[in-house]
Amino acid sequence: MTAVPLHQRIRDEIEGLIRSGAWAPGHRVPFESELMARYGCSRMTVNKAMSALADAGLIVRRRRAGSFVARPRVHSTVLDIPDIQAEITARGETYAFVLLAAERRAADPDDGDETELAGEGDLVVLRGLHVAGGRPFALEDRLISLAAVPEAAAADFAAEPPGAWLLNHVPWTEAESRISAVGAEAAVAELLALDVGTALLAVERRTWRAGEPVTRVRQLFPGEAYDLVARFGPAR
Amino acid sequence: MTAVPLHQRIRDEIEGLIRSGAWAPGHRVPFESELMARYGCSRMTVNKAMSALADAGLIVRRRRAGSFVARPRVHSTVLDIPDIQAEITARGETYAFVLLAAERRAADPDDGDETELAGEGDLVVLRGLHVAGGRPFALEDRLISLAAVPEAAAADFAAEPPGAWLLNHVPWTEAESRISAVGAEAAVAELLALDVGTALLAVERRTWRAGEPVTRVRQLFPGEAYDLVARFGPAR
DNA sequence: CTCGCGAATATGTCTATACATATTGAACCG
DNA sequence: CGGTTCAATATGTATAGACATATTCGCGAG
Repeated sequence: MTAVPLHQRIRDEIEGLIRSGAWAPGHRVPFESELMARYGCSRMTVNKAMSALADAGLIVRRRRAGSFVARPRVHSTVLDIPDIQAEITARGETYAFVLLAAERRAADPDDGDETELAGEGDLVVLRGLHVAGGRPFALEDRLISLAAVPEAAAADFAAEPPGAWLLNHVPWTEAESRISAVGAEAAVAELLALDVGTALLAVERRTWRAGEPVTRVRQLFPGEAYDLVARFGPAR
Repeated sequence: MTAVPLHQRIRDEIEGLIRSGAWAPGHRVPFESELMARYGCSRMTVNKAMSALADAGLIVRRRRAGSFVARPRVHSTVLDIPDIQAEITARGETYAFVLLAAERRAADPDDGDETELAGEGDLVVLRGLHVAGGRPFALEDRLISLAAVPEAAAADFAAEPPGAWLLNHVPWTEAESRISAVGAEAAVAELLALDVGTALLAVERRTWRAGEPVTRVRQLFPGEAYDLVARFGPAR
């Protein structure tokens, strides 16, 4: 009935343990010999599962040392929607994050989006400004689900911008991005030091871990000053 | 010296034949038994190479029938920069493409971008308007390299929009996209029936086949009317 | 204490073999 | 002639064994 090949069952079980966060980045995956014993199969079968996980970038394998859960790469390989701080410092400009507002509250029951994100818990609601070389670079509005990330209640987002903080604390996520263009409204224009109506690139990103919503962020970039770049091509 | 594992060499050679276009979509890849003979190795080794190609989506395998070069999927798996026509008809709106200008000419020698694209040949230069439900949806300026796609000289882009035509004639490409936001200039605003200065989403995409530039396109979408969506997540 | 060397070990590659399974094409029968 | 059955075939999965190679650990020499 099942007809799921063993090597794929092994692969799926390990993948589940990683994606759920049960095995955090850096955690040592059992040796092939241990998995052979656990599943009662030959090494080639285990090896096929582990090689597939390595190809998919979920684990890193090192001879003699063993296999380890990979840490999520900052750039999702494909679309450079990055850690803004890393991007700016890579250009050689100074970076600063100004936290404009931070609060903890329950989800607005009239906002289906917020209630879905919050689940059973509260939300952390943040607004901040990314500053590059002394000039406003992007305005960010973020919601974080405390049900998914309880540690966020105690984090100091003035010291470490929320994007970077999340990357370091919440391993491995699925993400969906929506990209559009909007004209700057008065309040936004003032914060970004632009004229009202200037074209802005609007990026809205939601991420999940193991199917559970983690965060939603809206970022506004001065359109002419910033390009998103996406590349597809021969991998490897 | 080489130290390239045999299964990977097999994989790379076949991948090269596919990406270069030598083996077009639908072409039958040699049977495992044939590849065993050609490379003088065991079936498991060939199988590893072929399974990897199948996982990567480059080939499709069918028992008893053999393995075949896959046809490129319209959506590049990751970033939905789509065939605009498919997108609009999927929404249930009528679609039309209005060809505003078409010419064949040599690359402007002062434009490094154009000369690189053109290579040794001429360019096809197109401007057209995508229309959804009777209203302007996107403005498209496109260059096609005749060196890479000589058939483009005879194509009727009024009958079939260039994006769709290229997808059907030029298999498997690498691509790079740049996304930004701009304000509508007067000429563009008129074509799209918008006010001057309205925020537009600007998508510039370049594609290559086997390292050779094929086309460059700039598309302008009314920002508020259109979202680009990118998804990353558990594959499969 | 440090450096270098060798042994232990986990993964990487490959072979030869076996049986399972989906699909096709052809033979066969109503 | 249409439909069913059946055997041939190519891939899918799995095994047990072998040797290669990178890396680490510990030991011993300086």
